[in-house]
Amino acid sequence: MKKYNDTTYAILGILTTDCKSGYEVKQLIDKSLHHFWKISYGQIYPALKLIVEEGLAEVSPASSSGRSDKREYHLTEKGLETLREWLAKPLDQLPTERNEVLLKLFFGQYLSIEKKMVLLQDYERQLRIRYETYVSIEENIQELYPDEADAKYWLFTLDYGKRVAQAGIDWCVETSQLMKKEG
Amino acid sequence: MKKYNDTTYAILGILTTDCKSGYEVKQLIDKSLHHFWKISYGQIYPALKLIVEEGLAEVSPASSSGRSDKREYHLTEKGLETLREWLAKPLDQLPTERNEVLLKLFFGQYLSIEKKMVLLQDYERQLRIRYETYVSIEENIQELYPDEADAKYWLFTLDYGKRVAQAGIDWCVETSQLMKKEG
DNA sequence: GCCGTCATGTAAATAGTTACATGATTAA
DNA sequence: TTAATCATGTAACTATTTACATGACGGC
Repeated sequence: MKKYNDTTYAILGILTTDCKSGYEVKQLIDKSLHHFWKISYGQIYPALKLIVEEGLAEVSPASSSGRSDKREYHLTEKGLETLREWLAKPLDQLPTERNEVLLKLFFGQYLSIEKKMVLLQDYERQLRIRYETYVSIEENIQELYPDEADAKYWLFTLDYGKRVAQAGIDWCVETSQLMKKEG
Repeated sequence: MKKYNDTTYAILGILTTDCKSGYEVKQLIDKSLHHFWKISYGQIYPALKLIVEEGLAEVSPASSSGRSDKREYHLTEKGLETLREWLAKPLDQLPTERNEVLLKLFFGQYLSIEKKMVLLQDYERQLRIRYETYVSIEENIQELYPDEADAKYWLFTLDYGKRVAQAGIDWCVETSQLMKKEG
């Protein structure tokens, strides 16, 4: 079967939820997947065009109640099958996460101890904000969708995000202490 | 001061070490930065060209002892200053790590429990391999460069990689158990 | 009438990967 | 002499971001 890129599969997946338009796809990704996926309109609209061309979804003008220019995309059988096939395919290799902070620290020799501390403190602060964001999203999901079949999986991904963020925070704290001691 | 992309700064940083040619830059990144940075020759050679055009490095034909076609790049004062400025600049926002496994799990509803388990087990296995790789690199660095000023910072970044990998492994184990229990 | 949000889309620029072409040097 | 590794580079492709253009709808 034909292969598409992960961005296309992500959109295919979102179309299984209540989000049916390009705009709503973007909203959901920004709100609920932002800790491990992001997307721009420059990707979404061309991808939706391809999805229709390939017969993976059909577009219907907005339902009577909505606005006139909204386009709703509904997965076809072929679209759902394509999604399932991709889901079942094991990933071939772990991606490399590009981390600017680690890249800078790698060359830490060329930076004063004070500036290195600022770098780490700043990173820690941002990780803590991220952690709290995940906690909020978690609470929202538990409140808003206590029974939804999807909710369970959304919470699993948030748990991952929290654990990785916490590991980063711990590293910041301990690395700062080590650097302070050693000078 | 003029801005370059992170790939260019990464190369500038590598040129402060013993690695002075495009080939060696690639080697070092593959060997020692692979857990948080990667690069291809298609980026390296054009970037080196730019670096010379901008006066950040000067190229000298290989030293007498080497091969005739090897080009060695040496940072200029301006190059080192440019590197330092970038190092001192705090990152504006955390990047989003794209994670294909989480993306698939997010749509876990459309996948059988068995296939979800395979997905997690496979991810766990790869994270364990990654963890062991980091331990090996760590041992190598401690053996080969016990005194080098850079080594300390290289070990910090490896510690980060290990912690994040371990957090991922723990998540895989616990999420698998939860899924098994709940069906 | 105006502002904020909803909504779709494109063009240009930037970033990164992959595949290829070429040739030198070294060790078995 | 031949295979592996060292070494440089480009072209085409794919992916992603950013900036822009356009307009509908709802509430004040």
